[in-house]
Amino acid sequence: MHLSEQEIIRREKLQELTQLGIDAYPAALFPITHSSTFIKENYKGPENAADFADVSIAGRIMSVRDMGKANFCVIQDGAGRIQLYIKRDDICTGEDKTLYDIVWKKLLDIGDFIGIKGYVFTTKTGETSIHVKDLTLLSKALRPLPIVKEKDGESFDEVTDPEFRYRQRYADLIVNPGVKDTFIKRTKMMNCIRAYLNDMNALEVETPVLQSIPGGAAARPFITHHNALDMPLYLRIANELYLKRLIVGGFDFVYEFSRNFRNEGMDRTHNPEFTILEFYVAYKDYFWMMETTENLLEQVAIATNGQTKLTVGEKEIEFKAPYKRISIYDAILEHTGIDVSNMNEDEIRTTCNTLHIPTEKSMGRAKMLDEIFGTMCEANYVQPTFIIDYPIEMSPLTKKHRSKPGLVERFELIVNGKELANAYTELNDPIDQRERFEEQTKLMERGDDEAMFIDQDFLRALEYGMPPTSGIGFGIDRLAMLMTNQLSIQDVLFFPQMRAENPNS
RNA sequence: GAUCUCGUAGCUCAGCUGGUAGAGCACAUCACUUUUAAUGAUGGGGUCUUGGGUUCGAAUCCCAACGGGAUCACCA
Repeated sequence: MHLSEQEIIRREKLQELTQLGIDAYPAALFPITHSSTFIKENYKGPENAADFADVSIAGRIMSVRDMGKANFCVIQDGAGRIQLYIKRDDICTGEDKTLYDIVWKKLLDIGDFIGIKGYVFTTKTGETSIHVKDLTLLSKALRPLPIVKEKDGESFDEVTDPEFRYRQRYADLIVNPGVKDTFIKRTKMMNCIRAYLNDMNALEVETPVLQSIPGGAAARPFITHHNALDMPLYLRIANELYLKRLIVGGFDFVYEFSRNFRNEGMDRTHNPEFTILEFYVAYKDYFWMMETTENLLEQVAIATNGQTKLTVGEKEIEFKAPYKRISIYDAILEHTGIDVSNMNEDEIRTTCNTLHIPTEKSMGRAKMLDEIFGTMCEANYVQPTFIIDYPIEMSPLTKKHRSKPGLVERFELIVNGKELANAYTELNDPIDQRERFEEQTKLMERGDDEAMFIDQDFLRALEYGMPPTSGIGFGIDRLAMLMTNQLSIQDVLFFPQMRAENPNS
């Protein structure tokens, strides 16, 4: 193991601490009375100084300004940062100045955790600080932390290298405080959604991640193997079919934050594992779901950002309900000037050629329409927009439209040019469902490697009868990107997938 | 998977048309008892991602591998 000069020095300091009888990794708890942020927000000077005359806090040393027999340092705890004033003769009241001269000045470093006791005061320059009376080492850092300096809100030498930040997220979180805020917002968002659904008497459930038939979506799965059962298993690509089984079983409103796994390409909006919120509600249809969706999103925007109008990249996005609704045919008409609603497969193939959209023989009518929408229309919908009423072939789990032949009752919610949610009036006719699965099998035989497998157990469940139901899947990572104004999915996942680290680096 | 681009100290970055590697912060030693990108002085620290090639000589030019990013394909 190759150590840098600084790492060697820190290990030597650790030995010296041990020789002084100081445990660099003590087991006992350290009693904490306040957080850094609480002190800074509540200390008012002489008028309430008595309340802060004896505080005890702990955190990581982030910077040190040494003045000789006194110095200032900044520590960071879970809430934020606060400045400490450490004076030699205050932490070493007797003749022995070892604690200050040796332990504090020589043996402690930026990155170490310390616990301190002292009183709060305001410095000459007006910064709320803690005058330290007692100091304890709580944990020694052996690896030097990247140093980010700051003045007037401007950062210097900020660690921006994405590889460093994603591989060593722990270090990224320490030195880039904004990163923590992003993830706190993500959790607030999840909490808001849970509260919203729970208020509607929804039940949060858990369904299998290991599935023998990967259903509910069109995607390439990860395959694994169970040794004792000696059978292949797939990591789930969606939980839809399991939640519907629960609706059959008599739950009227279930939801799950489903970690899904898809063995496909990665880019700034795709990670191999990602989270989708799905919920299913009995006796509802997709109109009800559109209203619920726009109301939920409005609440989420307020819970995470305090307002419904958000800045995402260069754009302003207004999440206040209601949202525009437009059929996929009208969307295509609007952006291409071509009415495809009555075209057959050959005519649509010709249209694709006209629009310079490549097609393959395996692509059916619906797939080509999806391509036209994806390339010509989708990116234009920046404000939340429901695209509704899709052709039946591309929606094998969706109920036929109540009045428009050839279509299904389905919507996708597009925000900032990306699909954020996908919802239907669910297909609950078991005979129709069996036929749709058989259509998928034909597509598979034709070469479509994303077509769905027939799930006989799911059909058996439907045959017991499923109430009319509406369901939705929400891209939680993408929603987090919108709510936190991040352009890459890697910035809303703590540990995004990376290649194995180069052993030479 | 394809194309483009990047990889130099713990961190942020210089390093020109090839001539034995530099700065700031960090680190070490010293000074300084209210500083805040603290300051002043001195010093140490590098397999220039890895492996080949061209050359008298490669961080620099060429090829390949590994890793990151961007674009595309696939998808949410």
